[in-house]
Amino acid sequence: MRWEELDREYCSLARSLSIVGDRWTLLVLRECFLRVRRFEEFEQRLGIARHVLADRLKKLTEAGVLRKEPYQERPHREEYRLTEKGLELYPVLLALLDWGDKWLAGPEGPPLLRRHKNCGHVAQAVHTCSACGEELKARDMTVERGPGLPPATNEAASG
Amino acid sequence: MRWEELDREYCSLARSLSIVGDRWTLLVLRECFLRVRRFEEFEQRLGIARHVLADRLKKLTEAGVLRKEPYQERPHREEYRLTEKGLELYPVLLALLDWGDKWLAGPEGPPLLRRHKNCGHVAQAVHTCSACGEELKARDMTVERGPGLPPATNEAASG
DNA sequence: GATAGTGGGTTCTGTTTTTGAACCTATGAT
DNA sequence: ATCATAGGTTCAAAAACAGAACCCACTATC
Repeated sequence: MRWEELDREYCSLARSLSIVGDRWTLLVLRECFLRVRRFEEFEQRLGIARHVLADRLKKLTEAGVLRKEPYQERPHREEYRLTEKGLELYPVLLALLDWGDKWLAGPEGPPLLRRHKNCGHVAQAVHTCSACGEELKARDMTVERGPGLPPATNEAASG
Repeated sequence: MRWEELDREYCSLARSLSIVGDRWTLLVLRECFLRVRRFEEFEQRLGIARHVLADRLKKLTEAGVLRKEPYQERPHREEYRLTEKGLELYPVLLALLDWGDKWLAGPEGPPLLRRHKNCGHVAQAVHTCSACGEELKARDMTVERGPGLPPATNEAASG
């Protein structure tokens, strides 16, 4: 399978990864969530090749995850901002951050902490069931055919 | 910045991505969560180059996300299984699955559904604050220095 | 009005990664 | 003796990436 065919799979994971699953995109999005919006600032903070950055920003914009917003005329300048679709990727980053904090930090602890403004506490994400509120564990889930799976297709995928 | 330097960054996102952030790893892990355990089966289901598959399984094993378990002698054979560390990546997949279901499915709906055995309902994950229980939104979070950040370091990262 | 600076790119060259196919090894089955 | 199976390794060609140089529209300065 080639990477460009991924978005045609009947699997939401494969489709999501066709947008955010390459080597740089989630780091670009990390900067977006930290309110970085301009080409030069992305480049300086990430140390990414300009050419790759231009490509990622273009693809994220085409995918509707970012939008370009003009912030001045003469000369015309635009900045990149998260759309609603982009903001909703936050749980993905949060899950990766919490996992890294727990499993990849040294004995001193995690390099950065996230504080929930609303309650004032340092917080991790708890992933609960939208129906019953219990914490979701991999081995408590089953997968079944959904409405978007054509009748003849094998169930290939999903966690 | 080169990819091999990623794991040395003072950012749990960068560190997590140094393990799961390349083109195939999360799809390999999808199969693991679906209880795929053998080389041939990974290859057939994913359509991945054998060579790349061998590399990813090796790296995931070295990272402690999978472990090799013998399942027969003469000839000696081993299968790959998720460790505790690997099982705890489930929220990452779940977040990507839910996002793909919501934003990338056609008008018919998502290709597959996940049912929570414990309550019997089709479910999405809700990401709540471990301290107050409220849903976590990107714009309600602040980032601050943690114990694992050396004193002289700039705060570079995290969502 | 020539020169330099800034933001946001594109082009070029060389190195790394990925793909797809072929090959290898130990064992067991016909 | 030959074939099949699980789990790989080796090779050539294609794609992606890194790093540096270049480009363009405009503004600010001498």
